[in-house]
Amino acid sequence: MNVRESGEMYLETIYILSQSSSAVRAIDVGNYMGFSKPSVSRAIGVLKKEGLALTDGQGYIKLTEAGKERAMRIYERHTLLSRLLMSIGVDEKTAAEDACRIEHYISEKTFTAIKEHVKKCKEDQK
Amino acid sequence: MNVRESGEMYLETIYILSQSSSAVRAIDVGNYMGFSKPSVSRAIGVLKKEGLALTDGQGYIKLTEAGKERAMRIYERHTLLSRLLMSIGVDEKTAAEDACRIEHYISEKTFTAIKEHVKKCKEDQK
DNA sequence: CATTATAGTTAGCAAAGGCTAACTTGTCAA
DNA sequence: TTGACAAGTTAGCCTTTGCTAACTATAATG
Repeated sequence: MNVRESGEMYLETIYILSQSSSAVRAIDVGNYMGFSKPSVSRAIGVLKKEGLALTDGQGYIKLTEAGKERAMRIYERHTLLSRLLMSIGVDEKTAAEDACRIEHYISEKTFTAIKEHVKKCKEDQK
Repeated sequence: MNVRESGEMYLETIYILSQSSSAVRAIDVGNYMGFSKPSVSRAIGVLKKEGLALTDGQGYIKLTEAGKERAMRIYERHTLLSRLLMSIGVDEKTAAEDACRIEHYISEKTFTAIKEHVKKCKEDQK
């Protein structure tokens, strides 16, 4: 799997932008991430080579099934890490920022544990 | 500050090895981290240039005050992250592995929150 | 004293992932 | 129709950080 932190961030961004917009272009990804057009262009190329993304003739970017899975996986980590951090008192903005950096590095086991923990926290709130 | 994840890992390793051994050599660092001699040699060179480490004539490596501070900072993050993960049910080995990757990326705010949380956990156990 | 092993350094390669400069291409307005 | 802007691509640079190969220097051994 040749996609690591950087590639995962691109996947996640495409996924997030797809939620609010029907058509995602490279330029949107670049603007969102604060990266230059060539950086995005190459990154998308890698995602395509890895079978994680596609572009139609009009330059609109779509995730493949594999790409979407991977993106959702990261995004779920992001969400849960944010909640975990907030549950111990970190403010929302900081939690999101830190989650964004950490999300690429947690193991499946830790992820599962966090999921359980967050679920429990929610139940306690009821 | 030109020292990032990689440099921090070297600092932390030197710090850890210093705890159990009076004299730390590049080769020890390499063996511990599983890296080649040239990689260590260059990394130590960078740490020296950054004023974080020194070598005496005999090739023994010492951290400067700044280096020690930075190393302890990382090490503390490592310890606390491990504890946080264990407190939500992650096994010790996985917690240590994940902490090792995450420790470079958490903000001061999150660190403080984790510190508070872990302290509270300890008190609850009494 | 010569050989060998150990430690460190130097040179240079490779991959990842950012960048700028400059080109292409397509659309739209004067 | 042409000129300009916006989007994408290509070429190529830079840094980080791993690596191997090969050198040096020192220490231990026969």
